[in-house]
Amino acid sequence: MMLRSKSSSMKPAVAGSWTFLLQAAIASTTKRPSAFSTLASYTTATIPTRDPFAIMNAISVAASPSTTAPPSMRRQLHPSTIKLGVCADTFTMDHLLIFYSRRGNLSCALDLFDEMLQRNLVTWTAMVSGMVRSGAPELGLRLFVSMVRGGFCPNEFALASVLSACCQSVEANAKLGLGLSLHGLAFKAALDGNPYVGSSLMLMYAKYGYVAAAEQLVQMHHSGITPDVFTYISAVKASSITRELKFGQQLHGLVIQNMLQSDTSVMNVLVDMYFRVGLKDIAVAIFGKIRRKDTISWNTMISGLARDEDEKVAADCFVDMSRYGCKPNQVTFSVMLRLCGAKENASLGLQIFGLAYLHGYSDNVLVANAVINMLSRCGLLSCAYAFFCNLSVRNVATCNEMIAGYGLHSCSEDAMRLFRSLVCFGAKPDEFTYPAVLCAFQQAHDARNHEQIHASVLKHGFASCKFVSASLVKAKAALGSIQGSLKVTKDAEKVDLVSWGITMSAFLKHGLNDEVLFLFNLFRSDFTEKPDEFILATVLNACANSTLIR
DNA sequence: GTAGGGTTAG
Repeated sequence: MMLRSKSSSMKPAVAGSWTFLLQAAIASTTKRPSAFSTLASYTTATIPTRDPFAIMNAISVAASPSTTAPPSMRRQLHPSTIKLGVCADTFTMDHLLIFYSRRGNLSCALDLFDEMLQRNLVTWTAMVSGMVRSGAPELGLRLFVSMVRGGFCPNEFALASVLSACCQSVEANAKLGLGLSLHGLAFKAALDGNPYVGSSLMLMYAKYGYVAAAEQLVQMHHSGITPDVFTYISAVKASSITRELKFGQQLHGLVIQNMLQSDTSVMNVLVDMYFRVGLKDIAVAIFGKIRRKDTISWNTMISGLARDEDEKVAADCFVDMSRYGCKPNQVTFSVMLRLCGAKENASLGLQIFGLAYLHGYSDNVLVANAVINMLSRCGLLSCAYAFFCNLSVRNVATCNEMIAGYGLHSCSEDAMRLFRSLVCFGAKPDEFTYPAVLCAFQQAHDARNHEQIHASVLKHGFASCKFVSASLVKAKAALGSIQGSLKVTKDAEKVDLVSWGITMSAFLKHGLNDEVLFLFNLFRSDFTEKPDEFILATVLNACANSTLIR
């Protein structure tokens, strides 16, 4: 299969200098000539003005998501603001802060935040949302707590931002308490019925696995608040997370009734929902009805097809995307590369990698991680490692991919070496690190390394994370240690049907049939619930293996 | 007067 790129000039045009901003300012500030005059004075650098409104306007223009201000100009905004002596003005400083936070410049935003003599509710809210957007939800949550402790009463803006942080935070996800406290705060401030806060609460509960999401939307209907597109998107996403297909279909009906089929984002989330529940044909039909397909529409479609590992159809879709004038982005390349890895199609994978490079994504961490995934799944481990070593940007996920690559090929020593170096260099492992490294020990009976990883899980507070505990149980089963597995489940503080099932099947996988039967008897004496189909099938398999059934 | 919620991606 050959893929050909049709676009010739992929590099973004770099705008000249201040003139670019000037043009943007003229276009967007026709009612505010002060911005124009300030910018004009910047360009000539002769008459510095002290008009904070004009400076604010200039920053606002630069911070606007539609503006791609040149880097030289961006670098000058902060010193210019300080030089003009307006750093004491909270309103202007807020604008500068929003400028940094929207661009994901965390260190500048944090520096400025520290410098500020006075902070208001907007300062704090902009910081919280900036942290979430830049992938630092834990920091956002901590800032929110400091804000409340500092005596600020959160409004709908702050609550919507912090709920988003709550949804994205791995630490917060382990505990529902924080989400409930936020709902309490919203209720106290009479903001739980606010459309923004309501949508965010709905998603938060859905991500915790509470079907109360549906009720929330019904309540919004009853209280006379008209749901907007965001509400629908959150509700469809919530029904997709909680696997409430009926509710999702009702929402689909409401989307048609309320003529929201013209909204691309609403349609995108519907396509995604139908793919996730396995109704591929409906998903494809809805995709066909999207009039203005954006990159997310195509990505949703490609990733839905990739989930079935339908490499040919997904690749066709990838080609169609460019043909219809929609440029692939880092998500598109990540999905395609991972699909090539899953299908062990190194030839197609390398072509996609070449295209990603041409499109300017060679330094993108999401794409780089997917390249490591593709190379290692295709068995090109040494290539993957060479690529990993030469990367200029890395994150924890990059290391996880390389460790997972070693794990997949049972290179336990290499996986362990990388895991140790990750910890030694001060990086914090995350919930994906442990399953990746433990995968290498499915066959290796190395108790000493097991203990080290287990200790790290406990130290970093991942004992209750279900993927981590499941992979630990599997590793304990590889050692044949029943007591070890039971301890892991106990440490996870969630001894449910699922964890019993995982434990029994892990022992079955290693042919430890007597252990499966021992665990089943223990389950019957300790647990009041009836065994589910998965447990029964596991036990029956163990019986069959032990020739207890003839 | 500024800030905010969503969809694709591990």
